[in-house]
Amino acid sequence: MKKSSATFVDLESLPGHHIRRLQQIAVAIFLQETEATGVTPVQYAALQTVANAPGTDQRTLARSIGFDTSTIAGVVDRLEARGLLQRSASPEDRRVRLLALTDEGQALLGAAIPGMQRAQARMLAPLPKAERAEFMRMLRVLVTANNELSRAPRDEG
Amino acid sequence: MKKSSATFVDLESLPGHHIRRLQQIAVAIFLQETEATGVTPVQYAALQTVANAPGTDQRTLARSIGFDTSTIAGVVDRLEARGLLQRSASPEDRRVRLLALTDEGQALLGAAIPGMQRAQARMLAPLPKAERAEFMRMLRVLVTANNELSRAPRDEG
DNA sequence: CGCTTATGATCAGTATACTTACGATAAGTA
DNA sequence: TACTTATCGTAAGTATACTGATCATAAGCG
Repeated sequence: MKKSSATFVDLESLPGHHIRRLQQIAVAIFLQETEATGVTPVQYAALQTVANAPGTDQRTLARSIGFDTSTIAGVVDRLEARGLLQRSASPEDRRVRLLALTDEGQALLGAAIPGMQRAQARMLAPLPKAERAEFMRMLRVLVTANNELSRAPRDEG
Repeated sequence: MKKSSATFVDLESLPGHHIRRLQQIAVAIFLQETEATGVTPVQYAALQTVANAPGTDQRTLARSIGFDTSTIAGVVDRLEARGLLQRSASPEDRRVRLLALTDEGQALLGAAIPGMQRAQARMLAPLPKAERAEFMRMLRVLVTANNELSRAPRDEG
């Protein structure tokens, strides 16, 4: 017999609950593996994206990674305060602030990558090797299909 | 040819990146579907858990859902301020605060459940029906295997 | 050129989540 | 009983994330 209350729901059955837990776990693993660099997952994503495409503005950076523009401001603030990243005014549009890594930021990014890679491996390690790609495929389906739902949806392509 | 920089990494290839995005999306869907009640995913989880087991203390609540005890304090504060939940002193252990829903909290929980259920369905909707259970199974494997990694690991069983 | 609209960035406010630290209380032990 | 250790809750500080508002600047248009 189940509990008789009309409002009984087992959280174990809810996708959202497990998604939240997995995100918590993913962050914890990332922080463990990159502890030496003192970089958070979001900060790493920002550094990596700017490194891949120097000179992007904050808006484009936000859209590329799925950040809210008001969130990215704080992230960039902290990275700038640590001397890892520089904001400079665009000569073409004075509203825009162009982003680039400092030498220090580039060095720290390089130092963070091995730990970041270990973290990614650990996140999926509990799955049998054959299932990991399948899980990633499903993740991609869910994220791209609902892409427009968060405030800063990723650019297509 | 790939980009030649030694620090080039495509975020698209990283599980952690997609997990973070999926969590953002799951929260957005939940808030859309339960907008009328003004309850967040975490607040819902707290209300539901207290409803399932009235009289639990905050520590047990935190462990049951995977919260940090310092996080749950704020959540309970807000629910108490809205009159949805009550803290009372335990007669057996004066350190402990026992939790129970108010009538209003019980009613609001009941009102939130349909939207919550719609939200759960929408999260997995982009996957073909046959794959949804498989995705949930993998999620469970990843979460339970790494359960101890977040600060407030869930109780077993 | 002036008006309207759109865009980039920031700020204020709210809500998770974490760490570390602390006060109160309880339990175990010499 | 006094001392030590453990536990429950809270508080301060940091870092995402969101909404909504505001400011500065651009762009389009009559």
